[in-house]
Order: sequence, then structure tokens, then C-alpha cells
Amino acid sequence: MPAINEGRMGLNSDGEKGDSRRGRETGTLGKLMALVDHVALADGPMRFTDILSLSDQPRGTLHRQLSHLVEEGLLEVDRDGRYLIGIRLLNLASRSWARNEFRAVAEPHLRHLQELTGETVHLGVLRGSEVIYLDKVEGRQSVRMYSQIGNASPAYCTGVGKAALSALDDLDLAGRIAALEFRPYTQHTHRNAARLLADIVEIRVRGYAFDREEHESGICCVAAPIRADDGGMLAGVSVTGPAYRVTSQKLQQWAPLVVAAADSIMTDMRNRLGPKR
Amino acid sequence: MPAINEGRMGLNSDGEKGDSRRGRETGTLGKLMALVDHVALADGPMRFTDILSLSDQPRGTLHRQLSHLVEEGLLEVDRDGRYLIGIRLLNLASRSWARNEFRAVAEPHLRHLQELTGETVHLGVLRGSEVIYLDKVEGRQSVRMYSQIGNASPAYCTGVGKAALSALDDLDLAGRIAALEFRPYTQHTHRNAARLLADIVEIRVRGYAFDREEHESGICCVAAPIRADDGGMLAGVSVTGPAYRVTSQKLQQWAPLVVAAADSIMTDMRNRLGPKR
DNA sequence: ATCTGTAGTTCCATTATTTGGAATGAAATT
DNA sequence: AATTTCATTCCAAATAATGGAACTACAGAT
Repeated sequence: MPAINEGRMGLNSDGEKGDSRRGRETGTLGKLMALVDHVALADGPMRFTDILSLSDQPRGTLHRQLSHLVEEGLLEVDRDGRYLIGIRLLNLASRSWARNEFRAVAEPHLRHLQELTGETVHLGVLRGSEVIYLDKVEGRQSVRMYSQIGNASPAYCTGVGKAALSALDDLDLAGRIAALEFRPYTQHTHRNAARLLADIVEIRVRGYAFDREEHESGICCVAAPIRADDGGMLAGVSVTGPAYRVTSQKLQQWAPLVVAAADSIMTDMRNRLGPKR
Repeated sequence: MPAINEGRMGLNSDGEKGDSRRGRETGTLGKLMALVDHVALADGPMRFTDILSLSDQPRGTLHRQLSHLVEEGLLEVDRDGRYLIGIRLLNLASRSWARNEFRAVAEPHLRHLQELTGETVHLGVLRGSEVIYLDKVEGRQSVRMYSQIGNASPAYCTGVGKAALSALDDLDLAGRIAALEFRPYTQHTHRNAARLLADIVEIRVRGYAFDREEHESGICCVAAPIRADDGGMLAGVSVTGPAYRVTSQKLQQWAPLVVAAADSIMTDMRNRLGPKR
């Protein structure tokens, strides 16, 4: 089965602004991180002038900002003076991943779910109106494992994303949906808020979500929401596979397993965090 | 300690080429990233007061700084108000990794090297006096796949690190070594600059480096340097395995293969970058 | 209930950093 | 050689960060 990632990376993170524009300004940091985003979202290395045209800042200002980012290792310059994302980010991220408690708690359950179903299992957290994949367990180890982890996908057309959205209260949900731009990745992608909301209502009743080729043709999944105790964090777990193998019956059959895995993760989180402190 | 640089010390502490110096002139960003580092390096979530005791800043200042970092997603707060590394970093890092040209060019060669030797192959880049692992190809291991990617290890006691150091000119090398703190990870770890320098001289002559349980007991490797065209970036490739399986003979036997892989990667980089623009 | 200590948050005049227009370099292109 | 494009440096003015202190919240002890 072809990986669910690689070629699409440039596209899927493009359209939507991952998090609704907060009224708050973070001053200097916000401006700098916006630059990092520009460089991260670009298809390749960017020249000074490329960035200048995207950011509405004067030359002198931009130049110093980029210099600072490079000095801190958040960006790098290649020998042609073009800007790239720096590897310091990789280092920071690997730490954040290795020490992420939620991920560590979930891992055995993901593995178990993978063994039960034989298909790929994903763990993703909701961030704004995107899902960021925190972990992935595949059957036969294919190589491009890391490529999926850390990837962002739109919440409205992925199983994990819709499952997580379904756990939001109406107000919050409405806010995030308002920030969406519905982009037709496949013939089955929801085209508007009404269709998405109808789907989410069903998901709330059922307790689990389906994605039948909504994000990528030929890829289906069933997913269940994971609610954090404090409600601050929402996540989801899913079983994903190619449509020719993962039939509707299979999805139905796996749904209780996925829900059970999600519940186990929630329970473990509560148990681990409760007595700890 | 035999002075390779006694008289140069004054010079290279001033030299601004290597970024090993923490002479931060990045203003606000530098202070903020130092906080991110503190949180990233901690063993677990940190309370406000914990960070306060590490950073020498007033309460009010620190509070606002942390707020900004959280708002930008570089940090997160858990339900107890403790600070963690944010997943936005994971997302940025996955992009930097997926689009890293060097990694992409090297990958097939790493895979080939893995097949030839049957052991684990690493690709790492030198950053200051640390090595950050960019990629890893394992034989059949199922679990710890990306635990290594993005990790930083000291350059002076890893194969990849020593190989990369050996490609530096004397001045730069002296500067980075001056910044080192020799920590005895194992019985075989170099304890001082003299021993390390002697090793590096040998590596320069041979063209490849050994690590015989210098960083981790029971783990050996052979590594070769990868010099970037512009000299700005240095990297290394290595074959690593457990000492009981990876004997000295094996290391010797693999050395030419590792060097050949490194050379192929260099060639490919030149060919890809040259005509491209 | 009150006191006391610890942890976290907010406020605002002062201070230091960032800003941005314009001038200067440095390369390509004509 | 002249022109255009791109990148870098400078410095007065604008703005954002600073830090001391006052304030809230909560826990445990008296």
C-alpha cells in the first residue's frame, strides 16, 4: 500500500490556516514564527526576496529577523543564500515526541489495535482545525515511518479529525468550522459546513467516525475520539487501510475495537495522571 | 595537555564562523529559545517556578515570555499549569525532514549500505559540537524506529561525530573542541582534548572513524565524513551494531563500504545541486 | 475561621529592542 | 561600462520588552 503522505505534503497543509487567527499578538515572536511558517510551507528553499514578497515588512527589518532565526537554528541558509527550515527543530521535536506522555500511554494500545486488525493505526491530536499525527503503527514495517509523524491534515476530511471534532461542544465546533476552507481532495470530500455537521452529528450518536476516501482516494478508515480530562486536548485513534481490503463491513466490525482502544487510552491517562501528583 | 592551540585560543574565541559559541546576539528570540531549550531538556513538565529558578529573569518577564511561547504553540501547558514542548514543533520538524534535500539524496545510499552490512546505518549532521541524526535505516527492528531521528549526541564520542570533526580545518576544530566538556559515558570515552585530537589525526589519515564503545557500552561503529560543497555543512554516515556481532574485523571490512557510501552521497549532492539552478 | 507560605498572574512607568527608510555593496544581465 | 536585481548595513524614531511590586488563589497549619 502506498504511503498516505509524501507527494501530498505540499498541498494539504497549504489551504487552511491551522488555527483560527487569535486576536492576541505575541509581539516579536509572532512575527518571527510567521516567517518560519512561510519557509516551512514553501516547496523549496526561499530567497530573501521571495520571503520579502510574502511578508509585508521592510527589507531591513526582514533581514535582521531572518538573521536572528538563522542564528538560533530555526532556519538555515544554503550556499546560495536561500532559506530552509533548520535541523534544530528536528532535534527539539524528537525530544518533544520521545517525552510526550500521551503518546507513551497510547502506544501499547495502538500496537494492540494494529495486531487485532492488521491494518495501520494512527494517533492524532487536534490543533485548530488540523490534525497532527503523533504516532503510527504499521504491520510490516515500511520505511517511511517518520514521514507521517508530525504531519498535519485537515480535520474535516480525516477520520481522526472528524472524531476529534465530534467531541467539541457546539460553540467551539462552530468556531473551528468557520475557519475552514472546504477543499475537494476527492469526490467524497465534504464540500460545505452543512454536510460536515450532519456527519458529525452521526458520529456523536455512533461514537466513532468513518472516512471513506474523503481525504485520499482509495483510503478508508474508522476512528474514535479521545477526550482529555480537562477538555483542553482532543485526539483520535484510527485504523486505516486501502479500500479494496478495508470494506464497509470491516470498518463496522472494527469500530468497537477502535472505540475500546480510545477508551483504554483515556482510562490510562486518567490513572497515570491522577495519582502522579 | 599538548597545546595544539594555546596561542590561538584568543583568536578563535572571537571567531564567529562556528556557531558553537553561545554568544547570543539574537535579542528577544534568543531569550525565548533558551526557555524552549530548558523545557525541552527537562525530564518532564516544568512548573513556572522550576523554569524561574533556571532562568535568571524576573517573574513578570518570564511569565509573559512563556505566555507568548504557548500562544505560538512552541510550548504547551498541561492541566496542572506545567509547561511542555508543543506539538507545533513536531509539525514543523516533519516538514523540515521530509523536504530535506540532503536526506533525500542520501537515503538510497543508506539503504544500500544497510543491505551490504546487515547492520543499522545512521546519517548525522554536525551542529556545533553535537551530531544530530537525520536518518536511520535498520534491518528488521520493529519498535524504535524514529527514536533516533532528531536525536543529538556529542560529536567527540560518536563515529559520525568524529568523522565529521575530522573534516574540519584546524582552526574550526580547535574552536569546537574548546567548547567541549568531556564526559565519560563509558570506559572508552575520550577524557580530554589530546586523546580526541590524536584520534582525529588518525581518522584524517585513514579517511574513516571508529567508535568502539565510546558512547554506549556494547555498541561499536565505523563512520565516514561527508563534506558539503560549500563547506558550511558537515555530516557523516555510519554502520553501527552490538559489539558481540560487530567485531574489529567487521569494522575494518566495512570501512571501505562506508567511505564509498559517503562519497556517493557527496557526488550525488554535487550533481543534483550543480545543474539544478 | 484565620494566618502563613507558596505558586501564579497582572499592572505600568522605564528601558532596551525592534523598526523601516535610505544608502551601500555585490552580482548578475544588458 | 551601464543597468538591473538582489542582499546587507546604518541609525533616529517607534514600539515592544522589562522588572519591581501589588494582587489573586490555594494549601496547610494554628
